[in-house]
Amino acid sequence: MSGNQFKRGELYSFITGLASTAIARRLQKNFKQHDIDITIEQWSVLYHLWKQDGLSQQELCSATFRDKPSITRLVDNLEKLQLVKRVASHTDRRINLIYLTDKAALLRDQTMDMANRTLNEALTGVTADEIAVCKSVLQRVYDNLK
Amino acid sequence: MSGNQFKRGELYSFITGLASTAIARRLQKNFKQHDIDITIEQWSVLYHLWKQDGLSQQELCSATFRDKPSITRLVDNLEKLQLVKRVASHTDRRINLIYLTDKAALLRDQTMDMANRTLNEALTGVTADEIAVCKSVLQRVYDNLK
DNA sequence: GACATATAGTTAGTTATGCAACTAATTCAA
DNA sequence: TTGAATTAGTTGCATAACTAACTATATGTC
Repeated sequence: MSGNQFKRGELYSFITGLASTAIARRLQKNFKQHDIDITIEQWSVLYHLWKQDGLSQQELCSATFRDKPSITRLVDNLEKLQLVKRVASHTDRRINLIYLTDKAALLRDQTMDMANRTLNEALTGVTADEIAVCKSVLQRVYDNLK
Repeated sequence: MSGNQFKRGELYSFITGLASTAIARRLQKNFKQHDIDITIEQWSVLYHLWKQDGLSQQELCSATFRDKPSITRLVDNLEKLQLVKRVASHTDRRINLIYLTDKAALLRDQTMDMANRTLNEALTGVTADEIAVCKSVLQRVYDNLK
């Protein structure tokens, strides 16, 4: 028998992912307290565009582990907030490339600092080794279900 | 400096909790394939009632890390599906005690097996020690943000 | 070139989430 | 014992999730 046969009492927290939702909720609160009116989900899209601008919606799907309709509407709402713009690709007109606006650039440093502080607060007392184990496990879980 | 200063590239997966959502999504699919028409969120409420029947809505909030309106509506929908019943407490009439129906009892073994199989599939190649580390980290993160 | 297939994105419908404001029942204190 | 504060639960509103069905563009094969 493999060593990871699950005990019932331990099952739930793995399925609902309390830690990540707790961190996300805290970060959302910090945003609100600083009068930053975007949702965590919107922020997660911006986060990937800050790493690389001009991604297609499909690439945002893969990056954020969301499905296509979710990205469609997140981009809709980010466009309403004038934080991104859809630009049709010249080489393939099916594709929308998503570009950040100047307004989005302003948000970056503010929210990145906040996210890092929130994360460090959440991870107080957790060692680098433990984080490495968690990351590795997350990745393998994801691959197992791919 | 504490050892867990976060590198930007690692930040995102912690905040969005991809592993748990991936597992939840897979379990939801398995439910659907077996013509079990409940959502993961509804199942997570049943899960706690299977451990202990007759919890109040407030106790379900704590157990599932959800807020009160979420539980109100999950219980609404579970009641429509005739899987639970609200019973006003005799000692404190503000309190609704939530009781499982016979129909819910039928679901238990089916879905528990499915959940355990899904979890074991997701955790293939992950050792018991690694799971223990993840659990411990999850718990500390939650406590840090309490 | 024409038709089948695949890919990018949108729309519709149901469920869930978070917040804020609300009602009703209970408790506590003057 | 009355009136303030607390607690349990509900309702309304905006956003987001998944599925399925849809349009439009591109690709590939005969």
